[in-house]
Amino acid sequence: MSHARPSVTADIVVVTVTAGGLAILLVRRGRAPFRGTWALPGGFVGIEEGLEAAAARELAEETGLRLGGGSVYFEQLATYGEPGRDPRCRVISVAYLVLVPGVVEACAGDDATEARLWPVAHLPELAFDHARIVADAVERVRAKLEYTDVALAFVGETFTLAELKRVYEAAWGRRLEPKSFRRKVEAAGLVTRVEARQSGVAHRPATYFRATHTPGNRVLYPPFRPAEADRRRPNPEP
Amino acid sequence: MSHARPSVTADIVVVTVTAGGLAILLVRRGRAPFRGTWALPGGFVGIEEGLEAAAARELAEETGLRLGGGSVYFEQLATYGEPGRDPRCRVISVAYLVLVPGVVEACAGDDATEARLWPVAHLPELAFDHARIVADAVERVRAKLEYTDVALAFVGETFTLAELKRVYEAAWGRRLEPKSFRRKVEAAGLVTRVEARQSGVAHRPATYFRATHTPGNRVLYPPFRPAEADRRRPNPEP
DNA sequence: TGAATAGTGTCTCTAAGACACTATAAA
DNA sequence: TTTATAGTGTCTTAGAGACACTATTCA
Repeated sequence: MSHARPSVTADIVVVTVTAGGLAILLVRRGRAPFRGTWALPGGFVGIEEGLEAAAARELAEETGLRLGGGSVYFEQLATYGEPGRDPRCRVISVAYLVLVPGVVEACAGDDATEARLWPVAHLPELAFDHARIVADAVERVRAKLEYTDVALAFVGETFTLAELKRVYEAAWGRRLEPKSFRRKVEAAGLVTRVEARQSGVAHRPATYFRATHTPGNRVLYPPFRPAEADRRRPNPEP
Repeated sequence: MSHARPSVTADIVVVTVTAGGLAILLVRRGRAPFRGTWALPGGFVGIEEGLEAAAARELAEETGLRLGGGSVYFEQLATYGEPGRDPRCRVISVAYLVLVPGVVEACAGDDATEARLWPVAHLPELAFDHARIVADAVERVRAKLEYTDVALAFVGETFTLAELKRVYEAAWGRRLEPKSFRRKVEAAGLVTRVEARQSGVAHRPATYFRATHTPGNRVLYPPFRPAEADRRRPNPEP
């Protein structure tokens, strides 16, 4: 096998939920090409290294984020391989989608001078075709919120139903009915009550729940469905 | 950039619907490794060749199937890159999913001594990790039938609603109610009546329809939902 | 007590399931 | 007329939307 071979990278789209909506973890590139431009964390896959392993390694190296413990939702997004997408040479990038709860603490590492969360509604200019990759990731997350229990990947180990509801509201940019939400979540068996209740709040304390199963792989029947009328305007603020 | 590079291939899972259920186009390998074993059509991506272009080229070379005309549904499935999945060297495969209507006429070409459809319920032993790739493809097709209009990719330009219904029935292995089916398909605006009607059949002739839009990219609200009770037994014959 | 958020009761509406019924062709 | 499949009428049921109502805490 003597043909020329492309380089292969693993890039990671870390998505979290903030009050204003979905947010993505980006790093500022420390070297050419696109030096100083914001980009997805990622880098070359070792010749004997698995794709997921490369993604986890690059993420840790560039942002300090570690995916150990199995509590983080992780899936392959897609592969981007148009000739010319990297000015240096032919590069094929396998992109991964990582969902993390709450605020992530990232610090810049190798090859990156800075790392921070950006709201998807106000992204900076991105290197390579990373804007396309981020758009695909956001679309995938919004879709998966509807027909899987992946929302649970965005909340902590225990949480209130209001917190879980805010995940959907932030991602979809529309309010949900509290009653319908509880009915749905409880009927689907997604959550289990825990003993502890909220305390120290100046209102009726909420019940805490935990996820009944590992989030993300369970398909909802029937799915969550924002009403048809509202689906046509994709992202109004709540 | 002096690091060692993996080889990259594009593999194609061509799926069609037969009376017995979903079927996959496989080729018998003409050379080592796995010579004589059935495998997905596919091959190495050229250093300046797009991934989709490589997939289309390899499919044509090995099976004679051409994807031109834009009438064939085509999407990226996933990328498989575990070290050791190819005994020769590190190979990363980008897999594509292609859906075609009715019976495909395939003939063996380069590197393949034979090409034919296999029902997914009775696949032969497959080379490499192709059994895993086929399983992922079948799961994706079954899922997409529920929440998109991709079923239209499996019927011809004009079709009866009974034909379209049989696509779902073959893929899911369960009967659908004709009344619910018509209601759903018509309300969703997926199909448009055409003038011609069936003729020469020994019963009331069916109305012909055509797809209102290009199949596959339209999301259904609400989705098709086989009743919850029946989803637990994944594949009983109708 | 008032403010604030948690959580419920209950009516309405949409769409799927079930299934008996009618329609239209050829043999 | 019989047989076969196309297609309809309509009752029932599940679950989402709406929204007024009650519950529980702190200040």
